[in-house]
Amino acid sequence: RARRGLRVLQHNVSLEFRWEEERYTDGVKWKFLEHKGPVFAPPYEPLPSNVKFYYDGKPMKLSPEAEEVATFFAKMLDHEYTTKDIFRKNFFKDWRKEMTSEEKSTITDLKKCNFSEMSEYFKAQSEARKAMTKEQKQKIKEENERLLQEYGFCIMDNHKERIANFRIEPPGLFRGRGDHPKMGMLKRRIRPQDIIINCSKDSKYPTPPPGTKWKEVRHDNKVTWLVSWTENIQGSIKYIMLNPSSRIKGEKDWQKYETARRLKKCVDRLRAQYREDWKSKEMRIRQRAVALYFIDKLALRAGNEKEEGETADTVGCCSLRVEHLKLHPESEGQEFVVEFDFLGKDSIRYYNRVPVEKRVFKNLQLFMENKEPDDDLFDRLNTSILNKHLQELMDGLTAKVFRTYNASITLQQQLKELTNADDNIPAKILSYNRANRAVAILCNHQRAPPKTFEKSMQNLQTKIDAKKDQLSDAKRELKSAKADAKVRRDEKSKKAVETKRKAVQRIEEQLMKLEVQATDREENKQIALGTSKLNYLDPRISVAWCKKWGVPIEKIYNKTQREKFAWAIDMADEDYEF
DNA sequence: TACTGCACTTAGAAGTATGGAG
DNA sequence: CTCCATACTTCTAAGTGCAGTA
Repeated sequence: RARRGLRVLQHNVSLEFRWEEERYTDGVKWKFLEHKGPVFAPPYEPLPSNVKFYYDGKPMKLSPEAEEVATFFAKMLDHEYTTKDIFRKNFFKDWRKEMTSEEKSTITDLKKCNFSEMSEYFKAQSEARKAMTKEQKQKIKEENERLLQEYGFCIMDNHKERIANFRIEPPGLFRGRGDHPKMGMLKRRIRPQDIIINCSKDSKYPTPPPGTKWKEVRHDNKVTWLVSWTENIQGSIKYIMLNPSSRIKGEKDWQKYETARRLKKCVDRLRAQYREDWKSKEMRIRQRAVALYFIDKLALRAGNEKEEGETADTVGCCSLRVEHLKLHPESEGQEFVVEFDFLGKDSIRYYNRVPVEKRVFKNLQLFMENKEPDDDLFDRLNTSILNKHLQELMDGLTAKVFRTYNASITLQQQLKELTNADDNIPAKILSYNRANRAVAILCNHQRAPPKTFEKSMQNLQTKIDAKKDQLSDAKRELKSAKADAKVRRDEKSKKAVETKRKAVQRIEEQLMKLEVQATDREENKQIALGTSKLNYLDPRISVAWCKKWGVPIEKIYNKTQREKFAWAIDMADEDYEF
């Protein structure tokens, strides 16, 4: 069997009919799995002796262990993290654990530590890397490619599949998002004896580096991961899994959208049901119904409970607290306005003012009565209760399915509404991006405005102005050419008019393209389109739209995305309906 | 029923490659 | 050809949800 695996590796079997292959039942994910194991982070290279660390103004040679951790901090010196108290405190505490007893007794105050020589050294190194010759860069590229070819693929059943993350995360300082209580802690180096390998019994097992052993080799075909280890910050498990282009991820993705489409068929019934439930005599049912309304209408996340003090304080729907909502019986001419203001996943702020139905508003008043700001809004509800209820309403239904459903249906509707048949392709793509943007806004997918945003907008405006000047020049030239032709009435001047006319036309097109680009960019300033495109939008909607309007799929999906959505590109024709 | 561990999806930031303008 | 903004890729944190256990 192992030999057979190898043969597949060499021949790279055709993927043509993979979506039609039979599926396994009862949780079996594969029958054969062979891989080479992970690639470890490169070992620490001590600093050259001329690069010094100073404590209290005096140079100090650190032990390799302490020095390595110091370099992690030095590399982040320009980052805001290193100014934060919690980050500094956590870092210093963990750094001290790596010090020798002498170092520990000398280095007692982070403020007296001077990492600037180290920092300069790393900056110089990165400059040097940029300045390398083509040949040197090519060599590195080839080495990376070799590593990818050796470790970046596995055999799962009859296919050679790309692995998503075959490199083990290198050691460093933990960078939590938002106000994370553990930011700055030392993320320790992962060694072979920390690693669990998962592969099939009849495969050729990966070999640990010379002189080391794996923690365990197991053969669990009810899971999809190849390698796992336990991370030391939260104590959670990390995995090496397959690329999104793989059969196992693709099928799962497809299944996700099929579940969302089943929700489409019964969503009216469910909506009617939760509206009824707003009137229930039971508090738990009213809470469940209002929460579901938010999840449906506002595409909120479920909101699992989190361990206090272990992570940043963020919430989702079921974990909303009284302090996260303000009720306005009347505001800006609208009745029953709810103002949401809370931090969601990744500590991204959710701010929204929404008019709701009177019954919802009255219920919210009731839920908030006699509560402190930090009390739960839905005190009789959690995600497990909600999901159990959803499961009864539809097989496979959970809170997150609503996000998928509402995102995909919104894209489909917006595309219908925004696409103009007689637009040219750039304008059609703008419409697509606008539809995509509507979804990103619904799902609250934000990004930090690019650091160079203002400048790049200005640059674009300059270009537009220049193009306008160019256009008026061209028009003037056309006019005089016409006048000239009228007088002369010869072939040569007629031709000149045609040339000028073409020039005007070309410049007009260029100008329009630039203006479209400016609009698109401005509207996109703080909005991230990628997340919804990758995780929430049924790709078959986009494929069908491309086919219908003759837009090349490459304009919508880049290479990686086309690989991930190969199943959809294969499957959907132009009349596909979500 | 609550709790916890595990597996897997979703997320924005950071790092790197690329291609178009000058 | 070079430079720089943009596009793409990688990274890994932070969610969801389920199953097993007490």
